[in-house]
This record gives sequence, C-alpha cells and structure tokens, in this order.
Amino acid sequence: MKMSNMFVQTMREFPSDAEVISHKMLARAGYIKKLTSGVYTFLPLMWRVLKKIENIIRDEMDKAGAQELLMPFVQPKELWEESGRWNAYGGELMRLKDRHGREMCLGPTHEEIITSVARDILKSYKQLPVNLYQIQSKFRDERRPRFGLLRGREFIMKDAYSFSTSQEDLEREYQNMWQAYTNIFKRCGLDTKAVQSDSGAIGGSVSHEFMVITDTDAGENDVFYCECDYSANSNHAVSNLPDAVTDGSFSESKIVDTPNVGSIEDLSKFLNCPQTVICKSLVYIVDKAPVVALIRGDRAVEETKLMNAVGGLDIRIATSGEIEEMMKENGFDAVAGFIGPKGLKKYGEYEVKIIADKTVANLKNFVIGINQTDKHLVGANWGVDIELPEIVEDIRLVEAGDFCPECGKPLKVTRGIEVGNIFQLGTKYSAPMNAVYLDANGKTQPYIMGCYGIGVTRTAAAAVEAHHDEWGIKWPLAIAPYHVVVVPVSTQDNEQMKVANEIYEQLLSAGVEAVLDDRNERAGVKFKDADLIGFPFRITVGKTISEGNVEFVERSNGEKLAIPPQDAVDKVVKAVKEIL
RNA sequence: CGGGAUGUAGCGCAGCUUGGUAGCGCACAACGUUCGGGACGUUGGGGUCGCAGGUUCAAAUCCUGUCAUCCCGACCA
Repeated sequence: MKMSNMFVQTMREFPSDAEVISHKMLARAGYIKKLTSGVYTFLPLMWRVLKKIENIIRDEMDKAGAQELLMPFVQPKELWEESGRWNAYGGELMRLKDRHGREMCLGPTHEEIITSVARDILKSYKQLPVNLYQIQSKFRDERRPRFGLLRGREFIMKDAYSFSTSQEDLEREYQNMWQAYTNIFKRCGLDTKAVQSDSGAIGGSVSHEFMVITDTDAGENDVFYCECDYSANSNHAVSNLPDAVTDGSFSESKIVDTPNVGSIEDLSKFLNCPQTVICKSLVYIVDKAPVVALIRGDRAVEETKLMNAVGGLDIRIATSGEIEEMMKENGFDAVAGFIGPKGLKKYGEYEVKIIADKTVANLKNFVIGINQTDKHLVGANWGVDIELPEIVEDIRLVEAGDFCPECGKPLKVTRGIEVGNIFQLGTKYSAPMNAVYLDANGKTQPYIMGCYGIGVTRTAAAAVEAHHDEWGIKWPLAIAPYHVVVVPVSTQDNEQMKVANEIYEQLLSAGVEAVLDDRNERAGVKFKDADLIGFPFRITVGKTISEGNVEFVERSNGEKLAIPPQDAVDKVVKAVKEIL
C-alpha cells in the first residue's frame, strides 16, 4: 500500500470528546470515526486490525475443535420469551417492531438463537459434545456508552457456545476454552489475567473473566489478586478480614440521643467507639422490592453480591423519599442515617427482606439504628435486643489489604479491562427452552451448556491502552494494520526513491504487509504519522544511503540501527515469520 | 435514568455579555520558496451557526421548546 493512496486522515489534535487514550489515539490516527453515540465506523486501518484479531481467534478456536457459523443479528421476541429474558434483560436490549408490528430485538448475545438451532439438530448423545462460535456485530443499548471502542453500543464480539452431556464434559470444554483464550490473547500481544467473576445477566454458575491489567481509568473493573493464584473481580471477590474490635463494650443496652449524627463516621466520633462496632443499615431496591442490608460500619456493600443473595436482576440504593415512605408504612418516623432492621415489615405490596453480612453476625454490645431520628441503640446484642436476620451472607465489598481466602496473604487491587469471559451455563437455557437430546438409555436430557465471549473491538482498544507512548500507538506485530512503513526522506531524491521502492517491492514479495510513504511531505510529517499510526517497524531511506545504510527503527522499544537495506528487509521478514 | 456541561467548516476553537453582511488555527486545492521530527508566503474552496418556534426593521447572539453529544453515578464483551 502506498501512503498517498491510503484512506486515512491523521489529525494534529485529539478530538475533544475522547477521554481515554485508546479512543484519543484511534480517532486521531484515523482508525475510527464516530457516527453516533457508541457507534463507530471502522476505517481501513481499524478494519485490518480487527480482521487480524478475528483471524487469530478463528485459528485458535478451530484448533480447539470449535466450528464457526453465523447467526442472525435481528431476532424475534418469541425466543426471548422462551428463555424468560424478554422481560429480564432490561433496557440494554434494543427492541424494535417490523412493519407488521411483530416485536424483534437486535442481538446483544445469542444464547437463545444457538439453543434453538441446536435443539433441532442435536438429537442424540452421539452428536455431542459440540462447540459452535461466530464473530459478529452485537448491539447493546448501553445506559452510558463511553471510552470509544471500550464501551460501544455496537461492537464486534466472538461468541461461542458448547453443548455437552455431562458436567465433566462441560468442565473439560471450559478448560479447553480457557487455554484457547490464553493463547489468543498472548498472540495478540496482551497479558491477561483470568479472574473469578459474577455471572451476571448471562447466568450460570462458574465464570471467569480475562482481564487486561491497566492502571488507567480505562480499566472499569477492580480486580483483587494475590501472589498465590487467587484473583477475582470485585463483584465476586471474597476475603478474610484483619482482626478488628467487634465488642462495643457498652455496659448496658440503652437508647441514646445522637442528634444529627447520621453518618457512620460522625457516629463513631460522637460515641467514641470504633466504626467496627456499628451495624450499618442500608436500604436497597432490588427489582422494585425493598431490601435492608446490614453490614459492619467500616465496610461497604458489594451490590452485585447483595442482588444475587436475594435472586434479583436489578439493584439500586433507595431514595430518601422511598425510605421515608417505608418508615411511615411501618409506623416509624425516621430519616436515612437512623434506619434499623427491627420492625420493618412491608413496603407497598412487598415484604421487606433483611440480609445481614457475615461481618455483623459476631458483633457484641454494638451500635445500631432503631428507626428513630436522632437516636441509636448502643450495647445491642443479637437475640437479646434484635433478632439476627435469617439470611446471613457475604455481601461485603473486598478491600485491598484483606486476606486472601486461599492462602491468607494480603490481597492487592488493580484495574482491569475485561476482554473475554467464559461461563458454565449448565441447563439455564436448555431447560426452559426444552433443548434436549436422548441419552444412551433413550432418556430425554437437557444439554449442559457453556458460553465463551471475546470482545474483538474491545481487545483492539485494550491493546492500544497497553501499548502506546506519547507519540502514538505501538501495535504488537501480530495485530498491527501493517508490519512496516518504508519512508524515503525526500521524494525529490531519485536515489532515495529508487532504494525505497526496491525495499518496498522486496518486502511485498516476501509476504510482508508494507506501506511506502511516497507522499511529498517533509520528513517530520512522515515520522510523526508513522509513530501515531503505530507501524511496528520503520525503514527510513535518507542521506546515509550514500554510505549504503538505511535507518531501521523498532517502534516497540525505540531501537534505532544504521544497517544495509538487505539487513533491514531480513529483520522484518524474520519477525513476521515468527508471528505466523 | 438522575446530576453537570457543550452544540459555530473534516478537526480544535473564538464570536454571544452589549443583536447589525460569520472569523481564527490545523486539514483541503493551486503556485513559489523549503526538505531528517507536524516549514513559510500568496491565493482559493468549503458553513441551513444542532433543529423548531418566538421577539425584532434585523438573531450565531435574546426568549421558549426540542434534539444531540460529552463528563460524574448504577451494568457488561
């Protein structure tokens, strides 16, 4: 490809609407163009990168025994009603109607479709196991698209689905995919960490997320990890707590005045007791129903855990208005900050559920709200003053410094970009959708399923997050849009142009993806563009050609060599061979 | 969906307070001088000032509505 013909426009400035580095760089270097919020055109350079990632994925998935197919993007409501997700999925499901008024949706994921396809074909245990995958655009109407390709609404995803006859087979395939994913990301030049995670709206039990570790805001997940193998997303992480005072040492149980002391911090100071002896009561709304969560004063609730503890799909903290309404309905007159579990029965048509975190179960002589504004109960004890709730679960958000649940050493925290995940679904879809086969005994059985996703576009963006400097992108060779750019310093100089052309032709005939920057621009412009676009190698043909040398630059480490043209060509050819 | 901000050429912005013939830099086209880290000069093309209504002799500017985009919170590849 000659640079003068390339459909690309680099910009001197970053677009003002970009926040994270991958978005800024990809937009400025001419890889992407936004059409509307969360929806981008992938320009030729971007498309080359995406195709490279896709092909690495295809290669590894095929090697792992999976088969590629392609399912429809537009899907009928009926299938989603079978699985129960037409109602459960929420606002991210982009719903639409056709001209006859039939309700459809744009595919955010394809469990329903693949299950309906499989159940018509996979009738016998002899046909199993099977793993099917596709690479396709998905649409999720994100509440808040942001960060360019990291969280678009329309994005490219590889999604795979496995069908097995037993849990053992599923676990084998899960490990198989784990290995394939490890290979894929490694080949893409990304260091990933597989962390335990919550299984969210997709459902199922066991799941892991593949995270690209980053210290920037682009990493939207908090990952807790240990020097042993343990690592988990914050929505799933568990920990052992450091020792703390859990006995409030209040000599008697009594109600005390705590005027305007609503926050835990203030309460701790006012009563001159540690936060660890206060039982905090938080009111949440889970799928419209009220849930009161009790947790030790110094700790925070992990909302996903709480939501799972009550089997919900959506969670938010209650508004102060809702809290006041709930108080009135139960005969109290208290505001947030003085709430307690005792005496809370109902709110509207729902019963109030009370969930205690494990941290509060062993509190003694503690402090707790009693639904009276400006008052708290001190010296409280479970079973004496207040009954311990029936449901005691771990709903606590882990903090760095807590101890690893597996080896006991302190946990560390970092940020991660989730580029892939693997789920053990079990019969979550096959059972309700009656997707069954006949086993060796002629008995009907639902498939044991797994699903495995990779965000292709997100992987590309994560690669930029992981590989860049102040001048631009530093693509790993395997996913770079081109391997090398050949830059004649002066297009006026016949000798330089001749050698540059020879190098270029030689690279092309060796199967290298090369670009010749034949534009009549000053050298500085070409160098800046080369750095910004992120060619892994640059061969500059300048004055030193009179001494028989070109300049060979490796973008990844900045190494510069003055070597003969043939050596430069050989180095690129060798590097390219290594990634194939 | 709540809270905050912004919409003027492909990109980055000024102009708006105090209404009066739409500007600057980059990019684009032409010519000339330059030519190893985003050169300079001259000339030129490109705009329903987000959209709709209103006030006014006159609206980018004032008023009302509306749409879009971005940032901060809850979800996920």
